[in-house]
Amino acid sequence: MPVTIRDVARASGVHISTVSRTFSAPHLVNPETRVRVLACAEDLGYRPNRAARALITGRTHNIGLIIADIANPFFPPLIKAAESQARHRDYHVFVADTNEDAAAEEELVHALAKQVDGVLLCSPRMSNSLIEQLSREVPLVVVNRQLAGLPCVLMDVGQGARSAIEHLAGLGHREIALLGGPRGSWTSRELRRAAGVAARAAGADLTVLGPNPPTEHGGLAQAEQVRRAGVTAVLAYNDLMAIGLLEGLDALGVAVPGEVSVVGVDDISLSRLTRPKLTTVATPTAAAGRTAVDMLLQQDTDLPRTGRASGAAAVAVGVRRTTAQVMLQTELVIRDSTGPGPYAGRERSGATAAGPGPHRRADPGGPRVAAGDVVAS
Amino acid sequence: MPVTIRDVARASGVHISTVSRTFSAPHLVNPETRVRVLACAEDLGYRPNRAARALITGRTHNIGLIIADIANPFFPPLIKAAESQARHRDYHVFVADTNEDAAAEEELVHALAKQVDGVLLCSPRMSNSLIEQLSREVPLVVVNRQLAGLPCVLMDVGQGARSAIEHLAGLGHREIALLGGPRGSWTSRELRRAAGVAARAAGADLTVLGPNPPTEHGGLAQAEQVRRAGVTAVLAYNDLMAIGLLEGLDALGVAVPGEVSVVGVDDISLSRLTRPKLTTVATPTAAAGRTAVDMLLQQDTDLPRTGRASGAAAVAVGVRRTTAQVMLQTELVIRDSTGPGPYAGRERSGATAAGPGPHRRADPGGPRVAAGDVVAS
DNA sequence: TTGAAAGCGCTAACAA
DNA sequence: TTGTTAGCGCTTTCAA
Repeated sequence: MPVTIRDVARASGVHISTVSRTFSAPHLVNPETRVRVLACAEDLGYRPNRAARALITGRTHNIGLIIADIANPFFPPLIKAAESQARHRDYHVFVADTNEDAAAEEELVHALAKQVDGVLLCSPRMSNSLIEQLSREVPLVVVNRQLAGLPCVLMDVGQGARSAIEHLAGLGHREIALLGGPRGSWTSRELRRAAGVAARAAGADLTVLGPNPPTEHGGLAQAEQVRRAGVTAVLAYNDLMAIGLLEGLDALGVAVPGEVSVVGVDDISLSRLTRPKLTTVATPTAAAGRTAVDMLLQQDTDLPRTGRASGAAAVAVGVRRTTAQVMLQTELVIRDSTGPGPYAGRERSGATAAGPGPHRRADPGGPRVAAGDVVAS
Repeated sequence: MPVTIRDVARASGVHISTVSRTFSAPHLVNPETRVRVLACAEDLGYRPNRAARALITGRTHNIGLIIADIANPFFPPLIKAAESQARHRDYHVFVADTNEDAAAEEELVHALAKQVDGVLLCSPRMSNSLIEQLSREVPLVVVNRQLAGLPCVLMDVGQGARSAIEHLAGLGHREIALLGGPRGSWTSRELRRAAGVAARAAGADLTVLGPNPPTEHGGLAQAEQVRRAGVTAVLAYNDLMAIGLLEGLDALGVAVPGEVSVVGVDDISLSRLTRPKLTTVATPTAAAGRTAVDMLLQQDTDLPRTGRASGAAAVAVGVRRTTAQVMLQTELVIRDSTGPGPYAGRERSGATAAGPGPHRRADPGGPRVAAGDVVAS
């Protein structure tokens, strides 16, 4: 029933190889023949079978997207952008969810390897060494994790943490808590590192609470701890956790930002809808998805694959992989969940709230562009 | 570089067809040979190439998931459940986003047809006739749309609308608005129909506002209209729109539920986080994803495909397709966005707020099971 | 510019 | 129980 290249050949009175050329190397075919073949193909509704094509060319024109948790609102915009970008380049996208499980990640890379030209690993929980090993099986681009020798798309959460801490210190907070993310998260480590440095510079104390699951519940569960820690401000691993904390503090009768200020990370769309609206470090999720796909396909273009006509020669030359690492800017978006702390108005060292840095008073709904900087290649 | 069936055959000293059987018909192979082959395969890290296999068997072991808008929080739980269910059955999932565009839907079905064993069409915007036509190209299961002769997974939003209207009428509301969804949405029509009937039965007036885009902005934009319409209660097409309306009313200084009560549909996780918390008709999104995948794969099992060994005979017999339509229950979850209306406490006809029907006082976080009823086959 | 032929990795008749 | 063979739909040498 499905129409094959042979049907088109028969209908247009040429050999199948001519039909093949019409689609994959049109310039090698007589214009008149070409239009005739194209017309027949159109008529019959012919579409080349990509899988059959892949068998020879070694390119599937598919990519894989491995996601820690599709239901986490951080990811859908990334998935959407990646899928859109891929499709513009005539690639289809497999999406798989790992439930934050490292073993599932590994299995999925294996399972998809033969069906795709590359895989996007988003916020992986695997060890670096395992990721490196898997990258020998199939081209990989990693999002939210830095690995030497592998193409990575990173968001500058370090800068974000710095801005957040400076913002809080500028408001007069000296006792600040950091709600850590899940174990194995690069973002969480980075946040912790940068927040620690910034707190020291601002003369504030930083208490680290965690690790925590990167969910609303993770934040909710820490509300009690936050109160007991006696801090007046909290930077959470992500918005979901910050929102959970908002809930938890509300249940405990702790006023935000009256008694405690809260800052999230990500700027998921939800964060404009809570009461109070959440101050947060916006991460350019969609840009990350687009960029990661571009890097993967770029690599795919550079890197000849196992097709009959490729391989050996290029490998002998010593395939030069593109291993650029891109760091995308983040930006502090100040809303209503942060307010004056106990030291508000007093003199202190360090940057002031109005000082330099990528701050921004929340503007209701305007577009935001994130610039990408190559930090290594 | 990638290891093929031939490498395994060589390593284990058998013919490739024996290796093939070891994987696709193990009972036809001598147990000793089998373990040897399996050991070699394991050693070499062999995985059968599914695309090559599909060329012969006619089954790709892939399915397609076509989604109106991945970033709409209604869909991620559905995607997650569908992907998980598919993977349990050893299927991989292509995900594609159409941006609510009917033409993109059609193109995507064509594009994916050859690479998948079936497609899940989620909340399609295409016409019925086009969907029917496409279903001749590739097996389809449709979610949130009823089509004679096609397997469908529906959520009983009609019942949900009824419950919502009865709830509002029971609270003493007589002037109710319905915020309609996008054009071409089965759910929107169904909601409107059922809400109309229920309102009449309860002696209430129903004003329909719309169509609207199924987004927060769609609701926000209608806030002014809602106020002018002089209604005291609103049922919105979905939670996103309801939340937008909440925002809009807040900006206008209209108290919820003091002056206007608001009910959403879907129970996305966000709806527990707004202030006030949203009363809403919970739809079993994850169950819908799972069920739809099951129906698709069931159909795939019944329906022989274009492999060499299949086709003709079965087609001649007149392939009996599974066209069951499943209707999943919805449930009204009462939270804080609905309250007494101007006629509260007065006598009236119709069901009371405490009357029968699938109501539920919000219980904080307990699991909910949705039962599926076959309404046709 | 086109056709002939080989073969990508695999499965499924058929024979032994 | 295993090997032989043909061929799924397609691309790509090679020759004409």
